[in-house]
Amino acid sequence: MRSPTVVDKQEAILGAALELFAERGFHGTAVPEIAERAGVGAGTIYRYFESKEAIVNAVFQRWKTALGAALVDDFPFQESPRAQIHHFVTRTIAFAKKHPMALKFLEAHHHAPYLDAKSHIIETQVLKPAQAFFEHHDRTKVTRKVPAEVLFAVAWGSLYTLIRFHWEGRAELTPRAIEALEECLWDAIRRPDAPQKP
Amino acid sequence: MRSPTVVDKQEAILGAALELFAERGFHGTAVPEIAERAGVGAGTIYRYFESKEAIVNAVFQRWKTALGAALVDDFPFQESPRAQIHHFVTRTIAFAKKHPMALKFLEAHHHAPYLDAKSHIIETQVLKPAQAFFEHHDRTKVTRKVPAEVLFAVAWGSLYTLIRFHWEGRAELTPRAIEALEECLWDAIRRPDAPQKP
Amino acid sequence: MRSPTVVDKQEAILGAALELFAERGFHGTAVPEIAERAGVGAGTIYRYFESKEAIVNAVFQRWKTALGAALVDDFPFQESPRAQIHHFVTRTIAFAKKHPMALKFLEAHHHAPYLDAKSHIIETQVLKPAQAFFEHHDRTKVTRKVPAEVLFAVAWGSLYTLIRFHWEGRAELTPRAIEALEECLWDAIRRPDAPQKP
Amino acid sequence: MRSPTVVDKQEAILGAALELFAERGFHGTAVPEIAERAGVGAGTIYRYFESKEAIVNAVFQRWKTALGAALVDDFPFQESPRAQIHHFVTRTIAFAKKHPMALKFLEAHHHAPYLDAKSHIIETQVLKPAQAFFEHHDRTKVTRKVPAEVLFAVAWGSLYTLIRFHWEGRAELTPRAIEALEECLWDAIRRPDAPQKP
DNA sequence: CATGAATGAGTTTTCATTCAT
DNA sequence: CATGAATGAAAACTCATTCAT
Repeated sequence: MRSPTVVDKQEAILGAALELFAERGFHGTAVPEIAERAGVGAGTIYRYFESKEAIVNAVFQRWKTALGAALVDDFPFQESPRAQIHHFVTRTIAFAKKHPMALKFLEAHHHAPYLDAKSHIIETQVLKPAQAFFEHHDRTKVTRKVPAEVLFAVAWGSLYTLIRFHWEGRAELTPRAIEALEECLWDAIRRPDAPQKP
Repeated sequence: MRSPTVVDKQEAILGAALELFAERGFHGTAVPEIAERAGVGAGTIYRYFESKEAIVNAVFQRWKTALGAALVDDFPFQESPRAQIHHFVTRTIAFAKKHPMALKFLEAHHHAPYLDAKSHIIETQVLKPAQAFFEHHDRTKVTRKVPAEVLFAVAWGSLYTLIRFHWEGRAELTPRAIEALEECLWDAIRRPDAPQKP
Repeated sequence: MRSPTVVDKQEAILGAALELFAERGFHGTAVPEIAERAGVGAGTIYRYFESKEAIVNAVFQRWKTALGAALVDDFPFQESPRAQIHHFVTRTIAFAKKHPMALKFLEAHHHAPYLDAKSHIIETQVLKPAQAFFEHHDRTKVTRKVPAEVLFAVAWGSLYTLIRFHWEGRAELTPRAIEALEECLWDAIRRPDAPQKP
Repeated sequence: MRSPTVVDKQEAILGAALELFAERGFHGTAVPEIAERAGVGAGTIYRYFESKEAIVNAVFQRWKTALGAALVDDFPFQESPRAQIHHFVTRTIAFAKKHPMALKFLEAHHHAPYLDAKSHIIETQVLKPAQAFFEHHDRTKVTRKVPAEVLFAVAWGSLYTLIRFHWEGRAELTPRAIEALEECLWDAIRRPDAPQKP
C-alpha cells in the first residue's frame, strides 16, 4: 500500500499529462510543463514514471480501461437491442461530458508509435464487447447483414464526431440532439426489413 | 509566373511535409526530415516557407481545399438526395484511396493551435456545402427534423471512421462494404416516414 | 567514542564507495548508488560525509594509509636489501589479492582534481619509506647510481602493471610468475657491478 | 574527400576531447566543454560524432593506433635486442613528450565500459608486436625464461610509471635518467646468464 | 538561388543534496 | 538519528532557423 501522498502525486502527474497531451499532443508537450501543471518538480516526474513514453502509456491504459468500463458497466444484456444502443449512447455522452480530455486524448492516440504492447492489448480488449454486440445481433437478425466493423464504424464515428463538433462549438449537445442522434444511429444499424420489437 | 523548377520544389516540400505530418504529427516531424524526403536542402525550405508553421498551414489549406473541391465537383444538384449521398460517399472514398495521407492529416488537424486564420476560414468554407445540403433537404422534408450538424456528424463520422478502420486493418473497403455503409447512412439521415422519391 | 552502529554505517558507506569508485570512477558513480550498495538511505550519507568529494577523500586516505602500512609493517630493516625487496613484492601482491578494489582505486586517483590537501600529504608520506629505501641503498652502493625516483618507478610500475594484467586476464599471478618478477625487479635496481651481499 | 574545414573541425573536437578526457575523465567532461574548447557550438559536436561515447572511442582508436605506429615505425629488426629496447624506450619517451595527453588518456582507459568492440580490437593488435618481441627473444634465449606478459609488464610499467612521475613533478626526464632507466630495464628482462652480445 | 554546415535554445533525463517525516 | 521523496541545476542530445559559400 502506498502512502496517500504518493498516490496523489501520481494522480496529479497523470492528470496534468492527460490535459496537455490532449491539448497539444505527445511531442508538443514538454515534461517540465507536465511537472509544473501537476505542481511538482521536473525531476519528480521520473520518480513515478520511467520516461515520457511511460507516461503516455499510463494515461492511455488508464483512460481506455475507464472508457471500456463505463460502456460495459450495468450493460442491459436482458433488454432490447434498442435499449442497449441507448445505454451505449448515454454512457458515451456521459463519459464525454465528465472526461472530455480523456476522450479527446484517446481518439488522438490510435496507433501512435510510442504506444507499447500493453496499450495495444487493452485497446483490443476494450473493442471486444462492441464486436460481440454486433455479432450477436447479426445472428438474431436485429442488425443489418453487414460486417460488424461497418456497423461499429457507423455507431462510434457518428457519436464521436457529434461530440467533437460540440467541443468545436459547431453543434449543441442538448437532450433532443442526443435523442435524435440515437434515433439516426438505430435506424442506421437495424435491419430495415426486420419487424420492430413488438 | 514562377519557373517550373520553383513549382516543383514547392510541390516536393508540400508532398514530403504531408506524409511526415500525417505519419508523425507536426511536433514529431523535423524540418530537415521534410527537406531530405523532398530532396532539397534544409535551407531551401525557408526560401519557400517562412517557418514550419507556414508549411503545415500550406498543407492544410491545399488539402482542405482539394477535399472540398472533390466533394463539390460535378455535384448532382439535379438528381435525388439519395444520388447526392452516393456522390458524397463515392467521392470521399475515392479521395481516401487516392490521397490517404491527406485525409489522415486533415482529420488529425482539427483545431490545432498552430493553424492560422486562413486555415480556419477555409475549414469553415469547405463545410458550407454540406450544411447547405442538409438545410435544403430539411426544407424539402427529405432528411430528418434534426439539426444539420447532427446529420453531418453521422454522415462524416461514419464514413471517416470506416476509412480509418480500413487503414488500421480492422475493416475491408470492398464495394459491398461501401454500398452497405451508404445504405446505413442513408437510412440514418432520411426522414423515416417520408415517402421515398418516386 | 561512537556507537558501533555509527562505525558500521561509516564502514558500509566507505566500502560501497570504494567498490563503485574503483569500477566506475568518481564521476561515473552516483551518491544514491553508494547509499543503496551500503544499505543505508541516501540522506544518511550526508550525516557521515559533507559531500561526495569528502567521500572520495576519505576512501583515498584510508586506503593509501592502509597500503603504506601494509608495506612498512614488519619491514625487515635488519635483513638484506634483497629480502627487503621480497617483502615489498610479497606485501604488495598480498594487498592486491586482499583488496583489489582498493589498489585499483588508488592507482586511478593520482592527482585527481577533487583530492584535497590532506590526501596529497598522505600520498607524499606514504612514498617516503620507499624513497628512504632507495636513498639508503644508494649510499650503501647496493642499488644503481640512478635517481631514487627512477628505481622506484621501475619497482612500482613493474609490479602494479603485472597485477593489472592479472586483473585484465592477460597474465597469471602464480608463485612462479611472482618470483620471476621479483628476480627481474632485483636485477633492475641492484648495482650490477656490486658484489652480492655475502 | 572532405573539405578542409570539415577535417579541421573534426580535429579540433578530437583534440579538445583528448585534453579534457585526459584531465578530467570521461564522465567528468561535459560535451559543451569539449565544444567550447574546440571553438565550435555544442550542437556541432553531433554533426561529427553520434554520441559522447563515439567521441571517446574515436580518440582512443586514433591515439592507440598512433602509439602503436610510433613504436613499430623503423623498428630495428636487424639489430640487437638491446638496440630494439633502446628503440622502444626512445620512441615511448618521444611520444610521451610530444603527446603527453594522449598517453595519459590511453593509460586511463584500459577496459573502460564505454569502449566499443573496435577499440578492443585495436588495443589487442597494438599489443601484438610487443608480445612477438618477447616470444622471439625467448626462443633466441636473449630474454629470461619468464612468461612474455611478465617481461612486458616490467618494460611498460617501468617506463610509463617514470613518465607519470615526471608529469607529477616527482622525477626528471633527463637524457641521463632515460639512459639509466633503459639500463635497468634491459637488465630486468635479459637472461642474466646469457652471454652479452659480443 | 540553393545549399547544408553551424548553432543555441530547448528537449528529455540524471543526480548531488536537502528536509519533512 | 535515519530516511527517502523531492528538487533544480546540469547533463546529453535535438532541431528550427540562419548564413557563408
